[in-house]
Amino acid sequence: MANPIQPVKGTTDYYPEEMALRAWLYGQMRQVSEAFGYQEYEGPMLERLDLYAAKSGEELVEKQSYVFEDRGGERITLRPELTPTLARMVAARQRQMALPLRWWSFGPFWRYERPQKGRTREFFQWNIDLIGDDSPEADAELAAIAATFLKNVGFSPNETQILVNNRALMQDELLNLGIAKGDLAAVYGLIDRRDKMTADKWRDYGEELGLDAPQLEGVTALMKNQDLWKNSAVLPRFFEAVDSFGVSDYVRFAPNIIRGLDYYTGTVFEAWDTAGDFRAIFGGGRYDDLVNAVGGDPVPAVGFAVGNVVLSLLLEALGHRPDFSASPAPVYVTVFDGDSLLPALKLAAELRAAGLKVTSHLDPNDKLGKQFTHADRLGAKVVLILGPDELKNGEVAIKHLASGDQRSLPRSEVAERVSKLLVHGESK
RNA sequence: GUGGAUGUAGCUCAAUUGGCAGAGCGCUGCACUGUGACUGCAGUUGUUGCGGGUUCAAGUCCCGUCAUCCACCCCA
Repeated sequence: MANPIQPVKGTTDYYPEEMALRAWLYGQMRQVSEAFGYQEYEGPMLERLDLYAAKSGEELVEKQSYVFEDRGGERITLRPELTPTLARMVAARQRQMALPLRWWSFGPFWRYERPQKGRTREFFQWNIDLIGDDSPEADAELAAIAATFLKNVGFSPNETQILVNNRALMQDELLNLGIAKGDLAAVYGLIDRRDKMTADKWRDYGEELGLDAPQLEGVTALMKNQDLWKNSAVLPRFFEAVDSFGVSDYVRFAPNIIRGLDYYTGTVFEAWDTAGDFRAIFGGGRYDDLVNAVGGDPVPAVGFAVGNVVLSLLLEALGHRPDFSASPAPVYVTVFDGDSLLPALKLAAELRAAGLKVTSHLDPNDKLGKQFTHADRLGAKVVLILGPDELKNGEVAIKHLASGDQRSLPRSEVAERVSKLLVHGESK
């Protein structure tokens, strides 16, 4: 091919097979969301840069957002995440809506960063949030939704785990170690990076942040303390509720989970593949200050976001990707010659009217063999032939590809016979 | 933004110290002019990412560039 125009870096072309996976994921997300009583919504893809300036975190806003000036001079960004949009939408109508709100969404997002495994510049996210309830049970409901989703798409508790921590808990524990309140964000970063560097390097990094040896020991001890959640005001209730939701095998405490975004205030969680071969599948948590930050009255909220990229890679890697090779239409109507083209189109129309999915071959110059090859490659189950003999007798030849079984039936019986073949396969 | 690797047929890849660009799959045709999937036979597939340099000779060495992948940063 001569100089094809390159796609934009980091974008994904969804050919039908990939589109089928994305659509399937969307369907799974819808199913779980609706099972828990959540309503679908959508915000604009374009937002003012100011919306993110307050709370999203410097890196995300300054370096990873697509920003441009529109013709009116407004600084516009392609949305890098949905939560601030959600907060804005809630703030705009919070007096007229009955809290709590249970909302979900699935749509495209953009972040300007170097593409790599599990990270693209354009991607899709499922966002689901519970707004207006500050209880640990609300946190647990979101964890239960996440766990149910993992289960429904085929991941076992051995393959994926939802790791939970609480920022308020960690803040208290860190303050007890004598760490200054102003250093908390940096220490969160330190905790977040423990898995990414060697023990020595991590220690050096901690010293650079100004922690002394006892404090580093203390932080290390916190991160190993699997019983730390008992010190939390909310996590014991959270885990009790998770147990009642029936998903405790997917959810466990992890004191090293802290999350990067600035707006999280309480319980935070991430889902990981237990083998550790991929990035986090999703992340979320409680953000009780955000609606207030974008101009509304304070409303507590909790939610999480799932990207389609890591999820798709992990489904593939663990063999849970469904087979989407099924035919676009299970019935294929061949065309014998120029004279039978219009009757063949009419036959296909009759079958569609009877509720079948039917592909018509349109070129009467193609040999039957070629048409069969094409039908087979598309994954058609049944091929129909309307040749001179059939036309003369008012019949249609019906061939079931898997068995090779073929017979001719009166035209009036074709729809019923084909329907039966599609349901029962080879049975007569 | 930083660092590393890789670009050869539609796809997956091979090509010895620089020495005739290949294989499998696919695709086309025939056996089988009213029938796919299976089998056999025959055929087909190239700006070696792009541009320059070294050399008698470059897929191979050197420089530049573009693209992709991987890691860091950050994060879904």
